[in-house]
Amino acid sequence: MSDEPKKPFYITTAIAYTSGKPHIGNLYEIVLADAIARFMRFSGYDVYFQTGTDEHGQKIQDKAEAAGMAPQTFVDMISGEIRRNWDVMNISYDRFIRTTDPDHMAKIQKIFKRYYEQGDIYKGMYEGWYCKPDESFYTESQLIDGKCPDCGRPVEYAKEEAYFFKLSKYAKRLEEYIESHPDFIQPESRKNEMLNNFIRPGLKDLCVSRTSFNWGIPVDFDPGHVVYVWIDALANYITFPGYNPDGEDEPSFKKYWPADLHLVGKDIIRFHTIYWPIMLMALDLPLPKKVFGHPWLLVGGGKMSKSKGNVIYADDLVHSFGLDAIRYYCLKEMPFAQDGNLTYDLIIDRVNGELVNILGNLVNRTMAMTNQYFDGVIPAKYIDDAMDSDLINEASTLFERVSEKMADLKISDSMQLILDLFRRANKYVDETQPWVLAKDPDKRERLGGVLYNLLEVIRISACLIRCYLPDTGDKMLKMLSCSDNSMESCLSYGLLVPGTKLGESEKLFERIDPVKQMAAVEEYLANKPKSAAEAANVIAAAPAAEQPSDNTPDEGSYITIDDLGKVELKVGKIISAEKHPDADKLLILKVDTGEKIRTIVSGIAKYYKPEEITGRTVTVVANLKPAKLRGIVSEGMILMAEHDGKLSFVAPSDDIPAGGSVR
RNA sequence: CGCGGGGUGGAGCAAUAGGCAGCUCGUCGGGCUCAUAACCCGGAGGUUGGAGGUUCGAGUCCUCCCCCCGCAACCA
Repeated sequence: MSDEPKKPFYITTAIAYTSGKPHIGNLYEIVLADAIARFMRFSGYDVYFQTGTDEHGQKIQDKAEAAGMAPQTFVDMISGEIRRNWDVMNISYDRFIRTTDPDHMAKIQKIFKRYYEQGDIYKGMYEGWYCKPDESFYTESQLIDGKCPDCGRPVEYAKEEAYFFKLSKYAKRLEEYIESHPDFIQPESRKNEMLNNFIRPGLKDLCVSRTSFNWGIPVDFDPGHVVYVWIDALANYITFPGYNPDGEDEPSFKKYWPADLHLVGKDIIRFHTIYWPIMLMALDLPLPKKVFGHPWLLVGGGKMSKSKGNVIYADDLVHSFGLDAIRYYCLKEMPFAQDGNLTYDLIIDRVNGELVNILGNLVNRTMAMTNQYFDGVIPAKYIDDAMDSDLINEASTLFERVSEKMADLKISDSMQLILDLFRRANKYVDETQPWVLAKDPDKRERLGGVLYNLLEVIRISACLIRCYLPDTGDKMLKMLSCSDNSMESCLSYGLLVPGTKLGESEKLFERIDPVKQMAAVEEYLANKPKSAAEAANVIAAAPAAEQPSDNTPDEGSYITIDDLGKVELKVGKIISAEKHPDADKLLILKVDTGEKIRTIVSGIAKYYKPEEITGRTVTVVANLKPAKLRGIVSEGMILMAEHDGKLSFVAPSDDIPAGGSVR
């Protein structure tokens, strides 16, 4: 080994918002970062991997209140839960940070003040339509009939004092930086999006303080203001490694900054490639080398959401399928720039088809043959012909080929290379037919050589597999009685020492029976206790949900018979229907409800053509407050039943005339 | 003309700089028995969403059109 100091490599994930328990989509980013961090360490870099939680803001204040907790207690709980989830996934972060850390908060105040003093931040007015009872601002387009879209009460045009960051001042520099650093934004399509949609049209100044809530870092020179999310959250990347706003930076900061890679979801790439670089420019700091906006992990083809009820948690998956199976899935199934998909069926396919059949089976059969033919002792090297050199060549060049893919952040492709080697090795077994060689005493040397080659393939790939599936890689090395897991050992073929006794054989992955496993998953999910953090997710979802779900209602969610009486339902006949001229999803219906002909705008254009619903008998909510939808006033609502994207009218039979009441 | 992503054998995806359209799964047939009903070989299956154009040559470049998916506006 050389005495040169290792090259530093600083990698971050976005920090997780402490509003509830993270789902597998959130975890995917962390696993991705972990694999990169482990690979860079393996490749000889001095890696600093930072992740953590973002803990301020109105939403958290609201949720804490809804949960009946003090905000700090609430974020302590959620942050702990998030960290526990990271740990469940075996994440090798070097530091887990929290934005409620006093040291961080003090630095943010200083940074904020410096911006203000240099004239990058000025005090202005946040303007909009304000609904007093709701304490919320709305834009012109959000208003309904000029009233609050939430509660329907009148709004007033109001201004709130706020500080703004002058982005325009740095826009030109940023544009030049992005153009002269083609690797800065990845994937490249995002780069064009940022330039064309945001930077070139002109950046609007960014609101960086609020007075309407107080769960945040106070602006020390202006009581009543708290720092709004951007500066607080993004600056974690510099405050924690040791940036010092008013003095000498800590050595660790000098070593690691600028960051080599910010790994973030594609939804927040804008903040990391526009606001964050500008904030750094204003501090005279160098910009991060690369920002990668990764795709999303979807569930069943759609985005995970609480209202859809398709949220999947990482710890549940790990419980049902095993840690490395889930890590493998996250890393292997996700393409570089396209959203990936997760279903139980796909997980089972991957595990059985690749981890069990290809990887596990090769290890298993190699171990079994070595045990059977050589009493579990590593036989002597014996290289014979072209058959061998092909395999050996593929194994010896594995690191180099994987490394190329990793440099481009093509994680899935890099793992495919490892899997391909195992496919090649399985083929090698068939080509050489050790069981035939075993029958001929003259071929004993050759038999030993074949097994030696296979064991070497396992050893070399195990070193690399440790970066992605740490437990699995370790198990493989242990079976080989090999303790050297260095990159150097991965580069040279033939390091296993003949005569060494192998370790105990162990199945790396168990085959999953799809039917049995799915039954077990359902049973587990139905019976497991809900953690407090998951409960917070439910609380979080509640204000948005219009109806209690179909669970047995608890006391609080019952309505009284009087409440029901408030809803006036009537039978109506659709007299005419036409498409809304200015909307894709809406139909404009004229509905006879006995007392009058109503105009009802309904969002069913995707499901029904106007002509096919004319004349239908339907159920109408008659006393619903009229609302303007895309410019047309709708007087009421048609009841529909919905399942799996299919709609059906909730309708009385056609012999009930218009105007009939519904009870 | 809102922004963006995408249409490739049954399914999911590849195809660096235009150059024989590949891979995995599934399916059909064969082989093998060391192995977790696994592994190996072979076959069938595609006018690359459509129509034009550039070119010796187009999945790839240009023009127009159709369809799907996110986000946004509009799900009362």
